Amino acid sequence: MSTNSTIPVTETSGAISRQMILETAARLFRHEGYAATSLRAIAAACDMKAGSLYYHFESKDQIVSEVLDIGVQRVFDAVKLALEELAPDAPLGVVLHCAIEAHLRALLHSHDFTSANIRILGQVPASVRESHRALRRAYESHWLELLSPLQRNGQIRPDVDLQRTVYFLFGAMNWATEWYDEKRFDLAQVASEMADLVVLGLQPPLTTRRTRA
Amino acid sequence: MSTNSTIPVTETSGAISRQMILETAARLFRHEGYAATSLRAIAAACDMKAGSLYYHFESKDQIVSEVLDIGVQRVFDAVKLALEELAPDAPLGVVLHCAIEAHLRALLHSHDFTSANIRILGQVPASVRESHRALRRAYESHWLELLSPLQRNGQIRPDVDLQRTVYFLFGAMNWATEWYDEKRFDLAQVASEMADLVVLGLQPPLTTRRTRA
DNA sequence: CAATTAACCTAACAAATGTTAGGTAGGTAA
DNA sequence: TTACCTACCTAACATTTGTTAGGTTAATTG
Repeated sequence: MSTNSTIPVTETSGAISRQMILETAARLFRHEGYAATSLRAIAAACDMKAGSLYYHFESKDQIVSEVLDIGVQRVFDAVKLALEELAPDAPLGVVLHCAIEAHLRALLHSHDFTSANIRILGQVPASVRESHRALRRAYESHWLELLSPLQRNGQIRPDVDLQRTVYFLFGAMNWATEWYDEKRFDLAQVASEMADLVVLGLQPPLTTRRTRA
Repeated sequence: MSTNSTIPVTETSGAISRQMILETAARLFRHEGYAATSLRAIAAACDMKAGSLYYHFESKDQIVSEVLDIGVQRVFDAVKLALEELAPDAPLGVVLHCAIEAHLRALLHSHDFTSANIRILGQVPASVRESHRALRRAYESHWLELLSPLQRNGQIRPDVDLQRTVYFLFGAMNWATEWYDEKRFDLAQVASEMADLVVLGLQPPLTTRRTRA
């Protein structure tokens, strides 16, 4: 075991390398996809050779597995943090806008782990996907527990199925990786629009609608 | 060239094989992903050998390219067909419900091409993706042209950005490939809920809302 | 009949892949 | 010094991959 007489003030070089490998892998997975990213490519981007990766990881599966988990965890943490700064009785619109913006920001800005997660989720082996599901479920539950009191509160129509609503929201948010462009859009505004759509709907307020022609 | 003295009453055996290859490829792409589906696997599922595929196609890229196009085209046709049966002055809720259900049905039920499209879109080579973008753009435009008159009509709030709204909708619908299960859900009901969410929003109608605590 | 063609198969190619066994430079500890 | 351990490298392995060149069979055509 490690000697405990001296305190390691800095992280060991091994831990730094390990972290660099994960970050590099996430970046390549994000831009090239899972299968198109070889261990040799990851190693080369770290100024290493392919075989050396096996000093830090057991397999490619383990690398991609950790990358996936980190990706969800970052979004999870970002959303939790953003919601903590809210008043406990904040209204529906504010809560949703806050959560949506936090999710989108973590997903789209400067984090390869989060983008890679969405990108390669459908490409990884089934076993990896399986072991990753628990964390996704937990994140999903967090959103459910976020909306549930608001429905009991009367701020959400009682006939709305929250489970399905969360699925819809995840889809709308995660799909942004397909079209969002930092230069063309403003993230805060996109988040606002999405929250408005979900809270208010498309139809104009307080109008009598014709039910038929 | 072909002899034009006799009329081929039945499709040539080659065209049938070609179609079978495409359908088999779509099914495998859908369930295994793009890179994990080898030409040998496609050929074997057609009772053929890998080399024989090159009698019908130039490359794997061409196969996946056709599969992608067919996928979008099927959804496109299904939505167009469903909308044609609607009254020209149908209200927003009806129009959206109709289009959403058609899209979801084509996407989720019994069509490997459509599911495969969403599944492998992020996995194919950039060149294939590029040549596939035109068709996706056309489908996207069709939705825009569907909603645009409804906004001029006053049935959609004037401050809503339709381009973004279509992106949100596509995300919510296409993400269903990740969670929808024929045995657990009813497609018509899912479509209803999604349309209601987008049209009505989450908040209850005609209530005075507190803006702060 | 002979000739041709469509629709496959066989067998191999070069390249790339994840993975492993064994070696090695440099620092650390006794 | 010697011994040891961390963090790599080298070199190969067995597979798998997309792809191609050339052969084969059966049907069709003149």
